[in-house]
Amino acid sequence: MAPRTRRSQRRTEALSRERIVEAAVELLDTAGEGGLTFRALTERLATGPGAIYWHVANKEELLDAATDGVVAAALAAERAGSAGRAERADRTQPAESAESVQSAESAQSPDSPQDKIRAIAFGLFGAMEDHPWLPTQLALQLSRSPWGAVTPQIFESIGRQVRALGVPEGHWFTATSALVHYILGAAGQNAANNAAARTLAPDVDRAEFLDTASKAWKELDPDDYSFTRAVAAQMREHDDREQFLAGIDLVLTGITALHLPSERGGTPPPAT
Amino acid sequence: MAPRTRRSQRRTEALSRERIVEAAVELLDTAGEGGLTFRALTERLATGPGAIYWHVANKEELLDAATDGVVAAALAAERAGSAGRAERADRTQPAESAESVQSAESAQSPDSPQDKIRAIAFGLFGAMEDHPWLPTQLALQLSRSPWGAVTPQIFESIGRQVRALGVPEGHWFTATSALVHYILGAAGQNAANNAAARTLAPDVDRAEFLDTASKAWKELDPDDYSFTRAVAAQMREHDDREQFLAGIDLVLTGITALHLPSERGGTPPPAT
DNA sequence: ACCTGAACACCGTTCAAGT
DNA sequence: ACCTGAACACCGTTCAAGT
Repeated sequence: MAPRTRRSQRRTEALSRERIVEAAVELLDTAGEGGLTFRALTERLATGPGAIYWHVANKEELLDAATDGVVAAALAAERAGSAGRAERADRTQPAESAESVQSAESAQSPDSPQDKIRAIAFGLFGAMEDHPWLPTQLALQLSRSPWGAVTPQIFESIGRQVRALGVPEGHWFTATSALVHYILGAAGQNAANNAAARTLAPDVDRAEFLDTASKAWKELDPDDYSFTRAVAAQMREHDDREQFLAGIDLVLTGITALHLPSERGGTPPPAT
Repeated sequence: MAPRTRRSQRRTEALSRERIVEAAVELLDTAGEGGLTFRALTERLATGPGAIYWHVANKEELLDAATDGVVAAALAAERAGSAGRAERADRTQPAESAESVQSAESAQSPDSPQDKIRAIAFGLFGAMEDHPWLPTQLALQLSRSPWGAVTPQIFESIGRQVRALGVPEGHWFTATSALVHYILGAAGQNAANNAAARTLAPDVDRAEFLDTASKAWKELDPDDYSFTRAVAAQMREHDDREQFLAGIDLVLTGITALHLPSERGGTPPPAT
């Protein structure tokens, strides 16, 4: 069969930065990071490269815009709260996993700051699952301009909940940074796992992939990798979402300890 | 003056994979990620591209090897312990920062697992400072093969200390993953900051850069960025190393809570 | 103001040929 | 077994020219 030309002669809508970024995201999603070229883009948009350069400075800016857009959408969807869970109904929500490490207090109000932090994290987690190129591009953008468009958005979303948590002001920056770093690191690693699973064995399902990886771990050198070998079974058993949540709860527990100095007198926070 | 040709006619040593990777690291360090091209490499090594391809499959493998090497060196240096602190004497050590969040217990033995975890994290932290391209390449390699050569090394190093910490076996995987994610995320972000500071204003020092960034935060929209504005002062004041350590301690506190369920009976860990 | 498309400089990679 | 270097396919980007 002929190479399927995706609706080439659609010149109805005028070219715009929006349409270009949208096409870029589609291309990244379907063809991977290597699939986004100006030639592929011009074909898909039925124009010449010059037209694209009229709306976008260069490829870097295009990738940044794609990254920004996808992250903003994820944060906005989650900010809408338990109400507008549009076009994400399939996604399993936090779900109060049975295994989850409890952060001291027992009964929390249904939409506690903790829950909201989990929700935000899940939103990003899901976005990275939908767009496997996102973690890499996030990393690239961060190394280009760390306080560019994306980080402040995430930082602010998480920070507000940290504040609501009652963390002493002197620790806001530390606590929020720690959470954001964990979330970006964990979500990125996870998306990477998924991408690898898809690439290495597109036909094989997740469980089988984990099984293979687990077996590989068990065959590592006993001297050099005693711990990794010991933990191979756990890694086969683990569920990505539970694992991710458990990590968040771990950090949340640490943060909570900042203003609940247990019985013995902890160092009083240096109120700025 | 003429463009300085770095010792071009050195054909004494035979070409080898080692020498190629070494040259690649040097090129990355001095010329940045865009500076590593096969043409620059051939010039530096005084050969043709074919010679390089005899020792290395492609550019991806070359970058992976460079990343592996640098990470392995960092881990090895730290594994050597407080004894062999070779060629890193300038580096400030963990230093028991006064501000550091204490993880419950008061007096810890000089080389507790906590200290070792901090040392490993610092080693990676330092490697990313020396090699600004490392975080990006780490992210890229992770998204190519998450359980390739690098991650297991880091995972094993940290995991051993988690085990030594007395964490119940059922939580080894979770605790170690959380730490590794935080470390990679935080160190990466930090290196990104440094790279940005160097790029945007090579002549300006760190303090001035932080000051500028802080002022920019204070001018954000009060509605959209109330938290970020409130925290702008803290971010100007913050010291990278202290900040990084404080985050580690936060996670460590959360992990410690796993097996020190305080007074009230916490959920007993599901011993596998 | 917006778009066209040929042309340019540069890149990773290959391969027939040498030693 | 190891190296040479011309050649190839492809990429991001430019720019004179059109409407």
